[in-house]
Amino acid sequence: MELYVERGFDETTVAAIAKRAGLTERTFFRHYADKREVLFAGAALLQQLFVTTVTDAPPDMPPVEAAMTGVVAGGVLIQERRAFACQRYEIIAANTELQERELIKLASLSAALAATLRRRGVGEHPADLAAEVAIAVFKIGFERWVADPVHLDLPQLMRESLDELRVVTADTETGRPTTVAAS
Amino acid sequence: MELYVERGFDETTVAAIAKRAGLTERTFFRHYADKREVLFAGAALLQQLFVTTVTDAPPDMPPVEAAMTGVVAGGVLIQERRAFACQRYEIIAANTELQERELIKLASLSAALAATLRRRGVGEHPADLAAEVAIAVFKIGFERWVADPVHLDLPQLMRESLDELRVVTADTETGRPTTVAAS
DNA sequence: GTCTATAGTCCGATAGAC
DNA sequence: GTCTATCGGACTATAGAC
Repeated sequence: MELYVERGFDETTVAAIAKRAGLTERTFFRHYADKREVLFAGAALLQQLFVTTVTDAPPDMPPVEAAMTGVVAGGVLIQERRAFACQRYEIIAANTELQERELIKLASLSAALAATLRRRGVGEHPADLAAEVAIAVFKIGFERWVADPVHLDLPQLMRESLDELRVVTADTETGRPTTVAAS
Repeated sequence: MELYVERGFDETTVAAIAKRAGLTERTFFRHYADKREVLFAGAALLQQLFVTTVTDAPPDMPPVEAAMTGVVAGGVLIQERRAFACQRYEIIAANTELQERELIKLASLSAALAATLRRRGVGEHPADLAAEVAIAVFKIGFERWVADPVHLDLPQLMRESLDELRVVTADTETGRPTTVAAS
């Protein structure tokens, strides 16, 4: 990360990374599948946190709420490492390849979330949709948190984003709220 | 695409593509930034369709509805090319790098959708959220359409997915529907 | 740890379209 | 005369095979 900040991602060769770490190029690739992966080493931990948190949520909690407990727990974790999270975000924001990797990691988190919901007895389609909504809220909440100079509360920003999403989504042509009557 | 189907994406070299097209490697890279981009040449057209459709939607239509007109129009276009769409989907599904590119194209579509909504007078946050919801529905609807052997109607699957998303999202702990009272 | 294939860039040159 | 498409070759870094 030091080198990525100093010179930028593209201008940093794996040889340079290996040299600074006191290793050989080959050893780098033994630890990380590719040059981008270094920045996503924490993703597995985050996914684990999502899964255990959602698994432990009250059994009668509705899908989206349950999924939210997971991403909010993730928000707490990230908030504790604000400096790291922001620096990492800036590196990624400056490079398209890194954004691609970030997006597929989020998709992977979404899939893990959906699988966890299904294990709670949620149907396949609602599970997919709830996971998708939760990840969207996670992403948008995070972006607002990073962008805001007045260090706001990340978990709270995520919950607010969900509330706003509910309003926008429920807002149909006639203006009436969505009913929950359908199965 | 012929070569990607025949040998798979990884096993296809740019040299082989260029040879079959009767060109040189160098010329290939002049048309496409990288090897993956060949499969995403239609993305610009789709984005254009999204934008014009949403722009032309009735001015008083709520954000999510307006965004939906765009993705539904996209669905109609894709449905007309089912054979191509399915073949392309299979190639992408078999390769992680291609999935990464697919995801960033979807993110780009989402951003274009949000920008179009903002031009309609929608606030920044609702625009982002509505675009995110619409793209999620686009993606999930498409996945269901491809997976289903009984050729269903893609635009209809997208609308159904939105309906389901509304139900799942509105389904709070107490079971009461979301109100639209909040600003 | 060594060796190698291949993606992708940079330089420059050429030739047809309008 | 400018614009755009082609090509050639040399070059570097990533990443995989062994």
